Amino acid sequence: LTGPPRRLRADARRNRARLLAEADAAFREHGADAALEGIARRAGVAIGTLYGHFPNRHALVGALLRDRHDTLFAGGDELRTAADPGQALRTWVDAVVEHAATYGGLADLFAAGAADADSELHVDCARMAAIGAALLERARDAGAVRGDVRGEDVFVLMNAAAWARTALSAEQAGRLVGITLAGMAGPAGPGTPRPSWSDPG
Amino acid sequence: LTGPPRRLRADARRNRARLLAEADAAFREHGADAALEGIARRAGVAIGTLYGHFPNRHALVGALLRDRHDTLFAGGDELRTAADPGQALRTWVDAVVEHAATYGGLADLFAAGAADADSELHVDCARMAAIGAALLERARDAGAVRGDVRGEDVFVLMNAAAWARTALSAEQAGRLVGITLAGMAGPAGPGTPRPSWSDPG
DNA sequence: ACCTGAACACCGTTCAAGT
DNA sequence: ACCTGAACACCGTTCAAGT
Repeated sequence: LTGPPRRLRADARRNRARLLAEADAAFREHGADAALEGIARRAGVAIGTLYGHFPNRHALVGALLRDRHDTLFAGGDELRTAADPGQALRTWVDAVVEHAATYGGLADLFAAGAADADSELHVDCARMAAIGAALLERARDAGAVRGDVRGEDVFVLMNAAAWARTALSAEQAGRLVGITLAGMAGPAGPGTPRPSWSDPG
Repeated sequence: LTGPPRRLRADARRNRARLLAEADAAFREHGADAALEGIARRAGVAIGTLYGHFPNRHALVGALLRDRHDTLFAGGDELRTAADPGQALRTWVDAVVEHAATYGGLADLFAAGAADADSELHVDCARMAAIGAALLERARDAGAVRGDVRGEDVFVLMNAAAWARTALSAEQAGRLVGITLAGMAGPAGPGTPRPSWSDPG
């Protein structure tokens, strides 16, 4: 459903492979918002050929991540039987953040993909969130996480840390993950009173 | 240094005000990456006039935020003498996140401004970080925060939560802040072993 | 001293015409 | 069945010419 058509003409098959290779290189160098025009040019095809294979950026990124996501999700499923549920959750979040660092700006695409059911990245985002929720539940049952922590909290943390990793630095993102997971384990912090001098909207 | 020139010709003064008003409206509606061309058009001036007043997007955003930042930072300074240092830190982080929600995409501009010393937003980012660091130190002295939490951690949290607020949702960003601040208060969480199936880079 | 708007470079996307 | 590339709309940025 999401992979390449079963049988392609020889030239189409070759063009598709070249486009993916050039897109991967461009996304690694310039982030996931690299110019599609340049990708097509470097792949030696016209821009229309790129659109013929991938109707939009999400589809192109999705095709590139498919294999990586397969192994990522397989690893996530294995973690569901790990000895230490708390550590398993930590390992999962770290792996997703590390994965998201493949291309700069992936956090924005994941956020968009999670919100838009028609996005080619939507199923990937849903799976990412589901694995996080499952590992969270297990950690909660083991007493390694507070009862009021929701599955969405893990998804938000993964995405926010992924954003921080490219926007700020890898080390800082890792510290955010560590501190936040510690917060999921311990007691709740201070409340949220509105300051008189803040004027949103 | 950063404000408008002392005396402007009458028409220039009027154009500047119109540009700021239209930019504010556009940034609120379409985010901080709204098209500058459309802003100039709606302000009734040529695009060159916009560039004459503001050499780039950072300068325009910076001029719009100047007043807000003055009150934001004044409030932050007041918090340094608040009764409950832990609550003061929480109030500060919430205020910054709420402030960053003024325009979508401000987190990216803040991250860029913090990294680039030549950015018109750099001093604002530095001040934001400094206040956070000061409030953190005070909270630490009061025993409300662990000793190994750094000032940068607060800055990363503010920015990451600001990103999550526009990219995902306000409530989810608020929960991230609450959980992470709880993590700064309690003991450290689980460590960070690399999974065998993750392959970054 | 300030404004105008054409000019240039760049990008996303579509689609009629080719092979 | 697939590819081409011109075409259109759009945007950021500069700068010579105006007032």
